[in-house]
Parts: sequence; C-alpha cells; structure tokens
Amino acid sequence: MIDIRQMRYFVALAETLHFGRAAERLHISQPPLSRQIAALEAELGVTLLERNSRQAVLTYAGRRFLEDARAVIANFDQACRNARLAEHGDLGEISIGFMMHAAYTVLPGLTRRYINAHPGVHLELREVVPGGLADAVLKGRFDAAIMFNPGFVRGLETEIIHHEELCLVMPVGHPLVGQPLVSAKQLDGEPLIGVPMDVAPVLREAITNYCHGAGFAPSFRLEVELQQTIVSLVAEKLGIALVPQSMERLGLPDVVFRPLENAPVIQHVVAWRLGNLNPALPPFLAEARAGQGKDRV
Amino acid sequence: MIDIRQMRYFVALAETLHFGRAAERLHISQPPLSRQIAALEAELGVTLLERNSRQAVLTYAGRRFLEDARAVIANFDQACRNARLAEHGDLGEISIGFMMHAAYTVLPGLTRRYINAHPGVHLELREVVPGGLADAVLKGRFDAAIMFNPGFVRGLETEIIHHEELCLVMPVGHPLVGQPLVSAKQLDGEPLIGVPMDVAPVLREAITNYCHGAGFAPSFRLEVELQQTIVSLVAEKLGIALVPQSMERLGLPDVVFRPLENAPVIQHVVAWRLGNLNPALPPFLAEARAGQGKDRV
DNA sequence: GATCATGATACCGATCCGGTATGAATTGAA
DNA sequence: TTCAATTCATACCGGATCGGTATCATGATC
Repeated sequence: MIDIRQMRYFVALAETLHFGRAAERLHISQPPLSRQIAALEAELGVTLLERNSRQAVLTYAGRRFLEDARAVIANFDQACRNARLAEHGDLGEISIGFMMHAAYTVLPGLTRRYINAHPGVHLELREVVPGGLADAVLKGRFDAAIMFNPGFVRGLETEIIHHEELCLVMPVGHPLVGQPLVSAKQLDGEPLIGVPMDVAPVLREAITNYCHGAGFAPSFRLEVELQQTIVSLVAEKLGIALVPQSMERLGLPDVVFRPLENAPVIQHVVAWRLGNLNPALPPFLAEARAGQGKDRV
Repeated sequence: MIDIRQMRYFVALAETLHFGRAAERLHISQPPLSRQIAALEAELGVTLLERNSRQAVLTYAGRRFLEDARAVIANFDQACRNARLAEHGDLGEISIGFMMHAAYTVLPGLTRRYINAHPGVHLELREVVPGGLADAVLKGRFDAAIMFNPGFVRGLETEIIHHEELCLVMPVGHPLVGQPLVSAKQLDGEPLIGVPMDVAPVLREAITNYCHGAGFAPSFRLEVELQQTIVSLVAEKLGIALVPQSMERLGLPDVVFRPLENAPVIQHVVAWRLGNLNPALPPFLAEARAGQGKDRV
C-alpha cells in the first residue's frame, strides 16, 4: 500500500532530482530511496521520473503528483498538529450565550482577551434573554453563559466574575432628582418600569426584595425585556426604574441616575455544565476569572 | 512515524466506535487495530478515544482529528488517482494557439469534442496572428497550433486537418458579379485587399502565385490583418479580395462571393513540436485527426 | 456470582525497512 | 580509445514492524 512516507521521499527527490542528495536530506542512504521510489511507481502504475543515469527529470504525471503530494503532506502534518492543539483547547469551537446586559459589562473585554489568547478557537456568541440561559447551558446549547447569578442549579457550575449595584434612573425634573442618595422608602408609591419575571428573574427578585425590605411592594407599571428600553421609557416620563449602574454609560438624554442606599448588588456569573469536556472551555473560564475587576466600567 | 494507514484505521474505528467491527471492516483482526490506535495516540501525544470497556467515545481532539483525517485520506487517494490520469493525458493542461480564421472552421468542433472526451484537462486557447505561430510552438509557448500549412519546418510536426478553396469577394455592383465563375486572368488590374506578408505568409503567397500563374502580379491596395476586416473593406468598395470560402458564412451585407477557376487550396494543419511529451497532446491530435471532414462547414 | 462482550497484552512468523557492498551504465578527461 | 568518476539499481543482511492466534482483564447483564 502506498504510504505517506513514500510521498515524502518522492517530494524530496523531485525537489533535488538527485537520488544521493535527496537521500541525504531524508537521513537515509541512497539504495532504500531508490527502492521506495521504484515501489511507489510500481504501486501507482505510473512512471514519475525518467532517469538516464546522469540526471533525473520529472514526467508530466510526476509533476502533477509532486503538486498533489506536497498538498497531501501539508494537510497530513496539519492534521497531526491540530489534534495536539485541540487537546489543549487551543483549537476548536466554543459557544457562549449571554444576556444582552453583559454586552455593556464583562463581555467585550472577555471576548477580546480570549480570542487573542486562543486564535484557533471559533467563538460563537449568542445573545438571549437571561431567563432561559441556565437551561440552555444544561441542555448543551451553549458551552458557557454569562448571566445574572441564578444561585444553585443542579448540574450547573457558576463562578462570579463581576458585580455591580443597582441604581435609580429618573426622568429630568423628577422630585427625587434633588437627592444625592435615594433610600428604598422614598420609592414607595412610585410607578416602576422593569423586566418581566420570566426574562430576568434574578434582577426582578432583587428589586422586589429591596422594596419589601423597606416595607412596601413595588408597583410595576410597565414591563419590557431590555434594560436600554427601560431607560428610554424612563426618559419618556413613563416611570422610574432600578437598573444596573453600567446603564449610565449608554448616555441616553433626559434621564438622571442616582445611587441607592444599601443598593442591591447584582452578580454576573459565568456558568457551564458540570462535565462539559470541551477542551476550549477551561481556557475560557480562566479568562473569565482573570478578567474580574478589569472588566469593571 | 505516523502513517496514512493509521489514519485509515482511526477513521474506521471512529465511524464504528467498536474495535471488533472496525477491524472487520479493515479486514484485519482486532488486536492489531488496538495496537495501531494506541501507537497513533502515543505518537500524537493525544487521547483520541475514551474506552470504558463497554463503549468507545471520541474525545474533542479525536473528533477534530476525524474530520482532518477524512480530508487527508481523500486528498491522498485523489493524488494517486490524479497521477494515473495524468499519465494517460486525461488530466493536465494543454495550450493551443490558433489563427483567428480557424475560429470559423475547425476550432469550434475540435474544442467541443476534446473537452467532452477529456474533461480533466484544462484547455488554454489563444488566438494570434498566423505569422508567428510556428515559432511559438517551437519555443514551447503552445503545445499545438491550428494554422495554415507552413510546409516543412525543422522540428515542427504538422498534419493537415482541413482544406478549403479561396474564392473572390466583391462589393455588390462590381462588374465581375455577373460571372458565375471567375478566372484568374479577370483579376488583372483589380485593386486587391489582403493580409500583410508577415501576418499570413502562406495565404499571401497562395494569392500571389495564383496571379502569377495567370501572367500578372497582384496589386494590393490595402493590407489588414483580419479576414473579416478584409470583407468589410470590400463592402465599402475599397477593392476586391481572395479569401477562404468559409468567410461567406459571416453573412456580411453588400458583398458577393464567387468561386474561382482552379482556385488555390488553403490547408489548415495542426502543428506541434517534435518531442513534446505533454501527455494531453496525443489525445488532442487524435481528436484533430478524427474531426477531418466533420469540421467542414 | 456466572456469563458474555470488549478491548488490551503476549508471543510468533512473515514481511518490510534501511544499511552495506556491489554492479551497470553513462559521462568526461587523459 | 580508455580509464576514472558519477549515479542509480540490485543483492543480501540484520532489525523493526505488522498482522495473526491465544489469552487476559474488566465491566455489564442476567
């Protein structure tokens, strides 16, 4: 059977057109080279070189085979290298699901560092609503997710990589704008805008608990999915809202942000399925940990 | 050293995930397969499959290596097939130079038949003025040429594949239009349009000889390179011309074609350099010969 | 706990590989 | 013309590798 080694021998010979020198380059002696080339030609049923005892010259078929053999050898070696890279997570693919809010916090820096450190890995980023993320990771839809901390979920590993306080956002002209620091009690009776329970349960619960701690139940007038939409609706004087601090960076006009007394802290975690063997995952998690603090805005 | 055979073994194993069945498919027994896979993993330094004695499952690196190995094996086999095809001229490339006039006679049918019969051959067609064609073939610029018969040229092989008579072309209203058959003598004194000597010496000489045979020297009023330009100029009443019969097919208006008494016969040949080893050449020459007669218009 | 299935290991004969020595053919110079 | 040199092919040998048979180790299943 024809062998990749015979191809290597042939390429060396075709590039030198001299059995002796080609053998030297291959670190073998000349007779085995002659024998392997003869065997290759016999097995192919094709004359690759004309030898007239003073020089060797490629036939047309030999010229063609030289081109093809070079490509085959390159692919072969690359395949072996790829296997080694893949084992250490330096080659492959990884899919990350993230809540859209992460696009304003940890995601940009994390992805930039990761693709720089692991250029061979194909990174698939998919933004989804936070509610279904844990389930998607457990089902294998994503290798990892960036989301609000869901607490303990069976089979799901999480690690906190970022945290930020919620703050109050109001339209300009709102009575509370005068306060440099707003307390929970002052929110009683204010119409709130927030995310639906099924979209971002963690965030919603944090707000609810904050209000309950002050002795009242929040009244949500409007529910929309995206944080930036919430801020826009606040600008339209449709209510006030508790949003992560980082939303201030959006720079939307006609709104004012104020810190809250004993503000609820919202945690971002990276989450992955216990037992996920994708070798590209540990390096990703390592980058996520390493970014703690750096990714703060 | 890692070997293409080990890749084949691995692919068979990865596709069955069962050492026994994979060995059966490979027509070997199970122990050598186990040994070769172990050797492959050792040489790669990579675990390709996890075996827990009840089933084997690919690792991530193994999955990657499977894809790569499939591609390598396909390329490898294709390279061997290509070598065999190339030897018989069924794969490769061939460059053909042709005088533009051939585009109205033998070339269309010839190229159609050739590419149908040898779909693996890349055919390069280049139209050039006939004058330099023999030289271009001798210098290796073309593997073959379609041209007027240049007679004997050292180192050049030729074979006649087509012949046609010259005829007279005149503008409508010319005195000779009344004649159903024109003799050479009647051309004496007529202003002629023809090709320059360096562009198509064979054609030019044939016309000159024809006139000399009738006892006069032709007077060329205009010289242009292309036959169809000649006919166009005839239509403009700038002179008359002797052109190959096939030019009548162009269907240019305001001109009349008339046969000549003892008309000069112009031969098309296929020409190639003696000793050209391009394996795609003999099949091309065979098609050129086979087309004799068929390519007549 | 016995049986069955599966892959790994041990060993053996045949084959293949590469090395050394040598032969055959052609070239170039004396 | 002849001799030396170069170059590739052939013959033969020891070692490595391959595949085959027999057998073992390990779980899973009943």
